[in-house]
Amino acid sequence: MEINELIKDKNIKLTPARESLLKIFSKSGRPLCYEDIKNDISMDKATFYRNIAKFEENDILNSFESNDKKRYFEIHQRAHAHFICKVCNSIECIKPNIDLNLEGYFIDNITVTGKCKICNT
Amino acid sequence: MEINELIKDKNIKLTPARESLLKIFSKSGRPLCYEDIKNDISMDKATFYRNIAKFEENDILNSFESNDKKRYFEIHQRAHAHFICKVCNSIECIKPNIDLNLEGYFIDNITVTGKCKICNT
DNA sequence: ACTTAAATGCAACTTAGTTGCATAAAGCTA
DNA sequence: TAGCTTTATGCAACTAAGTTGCATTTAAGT
Repeated sequence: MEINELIKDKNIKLTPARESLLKIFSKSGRPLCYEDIKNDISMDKATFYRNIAKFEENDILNSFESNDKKRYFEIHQRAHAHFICKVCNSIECIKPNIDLNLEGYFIDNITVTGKCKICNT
Repeated sequence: MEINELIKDKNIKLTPARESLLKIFSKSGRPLCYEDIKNDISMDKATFYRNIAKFEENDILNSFESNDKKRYFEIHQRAHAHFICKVCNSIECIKPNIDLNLEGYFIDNITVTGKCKICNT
């Protein structure tokens, strides 16, 4: 995904720090937490979280809490779910057919926890 | 639900502290975190979490991470999902029809985050 | 260039949950 | 019941992801 595409029409300055974050997230096929990318970025932890917050406010990223007490972020895309393994803490994207029966609610994330294929055997 | 029912055949001593926890959880219609019940119990925080861990090992309770960085616990029952509002952090139990298409996986919790009926208006 | 607003780095802080250790309670064997 | 072993508990110190205050830097608008 193009970086410019992501921030166009948004009230966000594209600083070098922010550009590096968007590049990393747009290239990644899976949600990432601070821990995952801290070695690939030069900005401070506080800057990371503040920029992430800005991205979230502008619906560029969305996030969810994993089972390991860490928050994971990914480029906001069409609704899909995540499977989180409680044993190895791996995260997979899944595309479930869901009839949630939740009229009046706004859904932005679905998380399924349990044991992944590998840990379940 | 009967307390004795919950721990029978389990390798768990029913101490007064544990009994008070099981009573609270079995009476509650919703998942609870430490914060929710700390005023209703006399045991130390460490004891709470150690007992909870024991209950989880024995499939008496299960737990999930909410959006507010707190872990919520409830009596282990037949699979159902939770809706967590990212605005007011309320938690509701829901019974979705889900076709997750996850053969080989073991599912123990489904969490849906978003905006609840009230916060979405 | 000058003024104003936004972005960053650093250090200190917050807080849910964990761990070490000493004490207390319960279980087991004789 | 006494003596030994295991398990449970309380207290205090610790852990770690994420947040906040503040001073400094960078960028934007006129």
